[in-house]
Amino acid sequence: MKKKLNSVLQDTFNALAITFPEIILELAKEESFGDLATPVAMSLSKILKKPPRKIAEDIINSISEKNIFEKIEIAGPGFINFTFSKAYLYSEIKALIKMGSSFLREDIGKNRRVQIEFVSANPTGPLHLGHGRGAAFGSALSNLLEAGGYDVECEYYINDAGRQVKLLGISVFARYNQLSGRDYSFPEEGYKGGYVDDIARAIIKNAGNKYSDCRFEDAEAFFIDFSYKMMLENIKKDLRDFGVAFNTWQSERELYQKSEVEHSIDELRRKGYIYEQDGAIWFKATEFGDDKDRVVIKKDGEYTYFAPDIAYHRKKIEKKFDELIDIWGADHHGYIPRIQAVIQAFGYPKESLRVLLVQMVSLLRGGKPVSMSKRAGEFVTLREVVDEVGADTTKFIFLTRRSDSHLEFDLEVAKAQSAENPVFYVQYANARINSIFSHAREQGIHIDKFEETDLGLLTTPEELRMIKKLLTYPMIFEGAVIAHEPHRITFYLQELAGMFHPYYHKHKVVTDDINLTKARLVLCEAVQIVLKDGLEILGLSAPAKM
RNA sequence: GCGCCUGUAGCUCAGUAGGAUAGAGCAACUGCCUUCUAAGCAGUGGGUCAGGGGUUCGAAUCCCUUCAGGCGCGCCA
Repeated sequence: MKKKLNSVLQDTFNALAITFPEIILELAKEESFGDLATPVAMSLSKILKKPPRKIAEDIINSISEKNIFEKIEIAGPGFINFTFSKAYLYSEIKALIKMGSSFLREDIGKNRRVQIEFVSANPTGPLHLGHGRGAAFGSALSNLLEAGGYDVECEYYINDAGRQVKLLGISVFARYNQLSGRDYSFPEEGYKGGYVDDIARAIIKNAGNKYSDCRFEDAEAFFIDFSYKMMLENIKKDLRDFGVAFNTWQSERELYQKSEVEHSIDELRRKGYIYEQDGAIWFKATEFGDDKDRVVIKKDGEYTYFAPDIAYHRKKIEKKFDELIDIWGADHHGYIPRIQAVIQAFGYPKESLRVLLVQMVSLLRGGKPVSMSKRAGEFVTLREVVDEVGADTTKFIFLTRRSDSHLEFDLEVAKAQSAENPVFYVQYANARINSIFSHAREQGIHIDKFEETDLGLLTTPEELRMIKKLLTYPMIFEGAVIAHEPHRITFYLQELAGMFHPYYHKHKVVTDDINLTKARLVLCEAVQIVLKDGLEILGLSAPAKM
C-alpha cells in the first residue's frame, strides 16, 4: 500500500520536475483523513515559495494513476489524504494471501550480515529476570532482522575465565567440604545461592571423596571447570525452555588460549595506542573520546576484564559482519565509549558497532521490591518467573515495552494478569480463526481457489477497516526493522486482534450465503497469516486451540 | 560533581528520523453466553504529556534550563 503510493508520488514528482529527498507517508490518524497521508506539500512550501494547499493541488492534478484511489483530498494546512479504492484493497488482500510472508516483509537488510550478541550472563549462577528481558528482546530482534532480509548470527559470550568463575569454584569447593562433613569456612565474597550446593552435591556424586584432602589450589581446575560448565548447561536449558536460541557460543577462555588477547594488545601497541604507566599497561581510550585511558594489564601482571573484551571485539570485526550489535544491561552503559574506542583503534568507524541497552528490571512482589543480589543468593530466577507466570506472558511483558524504558515487573500483577494478559488476546484471535475454519469445513464449505472469491462482498465498515489494517503491516514491519524495535509488532498485533474480536462478535463468518461466507473466510485467512507472522517474529506461540 | 536512561490517564506502558482533535491494556462502574470458543463483546468516566523558556506554518517529539527517579563513573567483573 505504502510502496504503491510512494511510487505513484515519485512518478508525479518526476512529472512536475520536483526533486525531494524522501516522501514521507504516514498512517491517517482518523478515518476521515483517508488511509495514508503526506505532509509533503507543507515541507515544499518554503522551497517552492508557494502556499502548501496550492502545491498539494498541483500534485494531485498531476497524479496519473488515479484509478487506485477512491478519493484524494487536501486537508488542514496542506495534508494530502489518500483513500484507496475498494477494488485495489481487495486485490492487495489476495496478493497478501498468495505471497504470504514475502508480501508482509520488506527486504531492508538485502542479505547484509549482522551479528547480535546478547544475554552473555556469567556462568556463575542461573539466569535472572534481567537476563530474560535481554533474551526476549535479543531473540525478537534477531527474528525481526532475519525477517527483514538480514543474515543474522546470534552469539553468546561466555565469561569462563577470570575471577568470577574462580570464585564460583571456590564457593563450590567450600560447600563440597562442608557437605562432606568437614569444618571449612565459606569465602566472604562467595556465591551463596542454593545452586552452589547443587553443584557440590553433583561433584560428590561423581567424584566422591576424591578431593577431600585437597587444598583448593590442587583441585582448582577441576572445581572451576565442573562448576561453570554445570551452570552453563543450566543456562542453556533455561534459554531453550524460554524459546531463545543462539548460533554461536564464544568462550572467553578460548581467547586466552589462542593468544588472541595477547595479539590484540600487540596490535594496538603497534598502532601506538598502548603505553605503560605506574607499572600497568594502558589503552589510550581518550584518543577516541572516552573519558579516561583504560588499564589492560594490571600492576600485578593480570589482565583486566577489559583485555579479553578487546580481543573479543577484534574477533567480531574480523568476521566481517556488516553490522555488529551488542545488547547490554543498562548498568554497563559506561562501558560503551571504551569499546567503541577499541573499534576505532582497530581502524573501524564507531558506528560499525551498535550497542543497544536493555534497561533494568525492578522485580516486585505485591508492590515490594525483591532483592536481586546474586552474591547473596537472594534472587528470583528467570525459571521461577516463567514457571509462575508462563513463558509467553513473560516475553509479552518484555516485548510491549521499548527496550530502553525502565520496567517494573510485579510478580503478583503478572500472575493476576496472566489470565487476562494481552498475549492471550492476540493468540485467541488466531485460535478463533482456526475454529471458524473447522466449523466451515464441517459445513462442507471449501475454498478451492481463493483468487476466484468475490471479495467485493466485504463491505461492512469493520471489514474494510480490518483490510486496511492488514495492508499497513508492511509499514509497521519496515519501521520496526529500521528502528530495531520489535515492540512495534507487539502493539500492532494487539490492534489487529482488537479489530478481529469485535468483528467476530458482530458478524458471522459462516452463514447461508455461500459467497459471502467464502469472502469472509478469505479475510480470516489473511488476518491469520498476519497474526502468525507477527507472533513468530516475537517468539510467541500461536496455539491452534485455546 | 560528571555521564547515560526515564518522567504521558489511578496503575503499567505506546506514541520520539516534528504533523491534523494525545492512545491502549489493567483497575472502576453498567450490560451481553439456546447462534463459528465469554481467554470474548458493547458502553461510561478518566490528562497541566514533570515545570519553565526557546526553535517554526506546526512540538509529547528538537534545543536550553530546573525538578524528580533509576543506573553508571576501579589497576572489580
